Amino acid sequence: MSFSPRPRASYHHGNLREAMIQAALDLIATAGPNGFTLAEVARAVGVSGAAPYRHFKDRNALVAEIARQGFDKFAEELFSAWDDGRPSPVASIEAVARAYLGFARREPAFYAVMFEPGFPLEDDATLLASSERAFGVLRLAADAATRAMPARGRPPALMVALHIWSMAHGIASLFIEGPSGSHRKLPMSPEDLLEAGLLIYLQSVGATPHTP
Amino acid sequence: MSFSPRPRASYHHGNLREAMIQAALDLIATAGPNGFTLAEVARAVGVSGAAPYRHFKDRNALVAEIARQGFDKFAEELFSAWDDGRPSPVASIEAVARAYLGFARREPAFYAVMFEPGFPLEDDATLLASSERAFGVLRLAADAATRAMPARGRPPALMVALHIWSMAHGIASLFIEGPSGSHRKLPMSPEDLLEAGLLIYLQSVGATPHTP
DNA sequence: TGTACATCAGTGAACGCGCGTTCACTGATGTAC
DNA sequence: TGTACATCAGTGAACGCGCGTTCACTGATGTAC
Repeated sequence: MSFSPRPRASYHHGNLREAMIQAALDLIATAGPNGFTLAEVARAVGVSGAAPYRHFKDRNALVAEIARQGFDKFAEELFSAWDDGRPSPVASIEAVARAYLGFARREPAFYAVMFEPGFPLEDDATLLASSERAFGVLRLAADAATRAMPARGRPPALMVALHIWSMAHGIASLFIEGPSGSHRKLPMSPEDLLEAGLLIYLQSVGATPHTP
Repeated sequence: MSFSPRPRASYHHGNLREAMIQAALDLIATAGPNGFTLAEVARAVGVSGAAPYRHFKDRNALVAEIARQGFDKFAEELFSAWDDGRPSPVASIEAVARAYLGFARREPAFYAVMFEPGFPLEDDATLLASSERAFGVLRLAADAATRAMPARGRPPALMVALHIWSMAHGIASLFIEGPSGSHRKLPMSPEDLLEAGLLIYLQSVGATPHTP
């Protein structure tokens, strides 16, 4: 879905910043976070090669902005799926898990930039905050689930959140088609695989789908 | 750890093919699978820019060869850790899991090329076979573990293998430092996180660490 | 409402650069006899 | 053991290319009065 670079009516683009992000996402979706150039983006949007520098310091700044927007969107979708723990902690976790894979499937370009940016994102503070917000939803879900567990042998909620994240991310990056190539064939849907894995895992610590 | 390109004694390099792979791995370790150029590799090895083409059809062929070698090494290490299911299925799975993370830690460049090659590896048959051999070890381990489980509610061995793989890969790619940037901080070691996760998971289906 | 002017968001040409790949070549190596 | 010769594994120069970035510039927009 690249933009046809037909001439703009006006001298000013009007929305170049967002248009560049969109065009970059389109390119990333097929070639990965390192597989696009600023020049391509400019061409796709129908603008000269120098125009991008009005909006982004350099190429990395564009990538970082995409990652930030991606994490924000991601956090929103997870939070909405969480639905405050309704109808039950375990059911909500399953819903969050489905939302996790749904995002990776619907937005492979965002997902790739977020998790394989090609350069360290850690120094960007607002980006880190967005990323933490996404993980925060998993924390919420794990908190609720562990609270419902029998106290004996109950694992720390943080650890449960990390296990959920790891399995979800593992399944997304191994089995959902992304720009990094080489996703594996599966005899079931990634969603079913993750749901089954989480159910087995959560049952072990005493949280059953039927515990309200 | 780049090679100093001091002049060779002989006109012939003698071992250019392997030396290129080594140099490429060094570059990949810091910049990722897309972060190196054939020209850099040639320079690092102290050879002209045209020499690589005696050994590899093009850049992708070099990357594919690295992935193949990586999967072979990976499969060997996993298989050796598996140790034919001794002393117990669960203990062996934990050993395989440690070996999995150990590989990702010791060989981040191999790991990155294997799982984020930047272009699809699927068409290379021998590479696919090497990759299948690595997964085969997880299959073995899951088979043994499920055989030891009570028949009621026993999940398919293939699914168990996929769950183990997913969690291991998720932890490796989220929490072990790799060239793709942005690995997260953890309040415990990745090894401990994975061990705990697998124990919880395996207990649920009736395989305890103490079942021989 | 009209106008002067500051600011903004583009242009297009230019730069230096390094890349992947090819080509005809040549020095080193291995082998047949 | 020596030699002629085929093959192999390099060289180095050249190619066309597209990239990221900069620069002085200019047309469009917004605002103060």
